[in-house]
Amino acid sequence: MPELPEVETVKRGLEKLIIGKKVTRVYFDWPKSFPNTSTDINSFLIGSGVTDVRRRAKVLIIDLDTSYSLVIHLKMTGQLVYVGRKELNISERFGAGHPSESLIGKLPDKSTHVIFTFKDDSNLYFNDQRKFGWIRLIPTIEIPNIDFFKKVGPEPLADNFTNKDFIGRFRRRNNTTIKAALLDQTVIAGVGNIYADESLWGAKIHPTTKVASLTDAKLNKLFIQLRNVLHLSIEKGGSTDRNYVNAEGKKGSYIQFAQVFRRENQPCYRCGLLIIKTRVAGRGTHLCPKCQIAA
DNA sequence: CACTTGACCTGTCCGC
DNA sequence: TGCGGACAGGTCAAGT
Repeated sequence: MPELPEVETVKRGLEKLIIGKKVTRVYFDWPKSFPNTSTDINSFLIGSGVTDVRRRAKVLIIDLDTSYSLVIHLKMTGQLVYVGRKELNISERFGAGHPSESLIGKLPDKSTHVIFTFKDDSNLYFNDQRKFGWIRLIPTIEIPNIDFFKKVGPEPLADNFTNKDFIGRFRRRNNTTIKAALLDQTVIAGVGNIYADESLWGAKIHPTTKVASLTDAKLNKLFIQLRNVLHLSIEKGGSTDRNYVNAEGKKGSYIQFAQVFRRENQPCYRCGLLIIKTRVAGRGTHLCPKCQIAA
């Protein structure tokens, strides 16, 4: 579920909430959610302090003071929600579900598969309905050697990432469709289905267009639109279609600003024609059939 | 090789 | 209300 803006939002929340906390207990009930359990994870993690929270592509990294890091992928339905002791007291006094948009007071629930408890009795919950997500404990120095990190493309929002870099990376995928190339994490990092559709609408490019048939000027337009969409979504706290919540259990509001995503049968904001939903690169794909001309 | 499809899971929604 | 099937924001492995 979460793409770059959602993971970035979680990262920004967590760095305010858990840096400096010491782990006192670890719970997990689904080995695939916490796959490297051959060593005694519990005893190894107990006493570790959180020193930093980082993001690369759609992956979160929680650095510990033991030279190890927790590497976390939320995949489709993963959530990382922190509940402080004070908030827990509030929910105990006022009942579960307070405040109403928050998961505080409702956790753990049946989708909770890992819980980190800190010294102050606060908890970090890893919830994952579909169980595609995972957490791994690995030496911090080994992170760049993970296959995914060796292959993943550059961060599209990095200051030193230019339109020339962007165009050059897409030219390596000239034979495929622009939507498949956007979703390919080895081309650029962090783009998923929502922001692929949104940026293609912004650049007036049909998702099935072959990369080779796009001019540099058109790719440049896509570069600008993609960065705009990602920035706007981060500002709005990401997109909550169904599952996504931030580190405080709250939803993101980008979906209200979406131009095409989940807007099938509603009028295009540019031309008024109805947005349609099709299938491209194996994914549900939203587009305006008039603005986004097939090449 | 480059590219596409199925698998990993559970929950929800839609049609009968 | 029940049941089957399609589908859901990601990524790999396996297939063409």
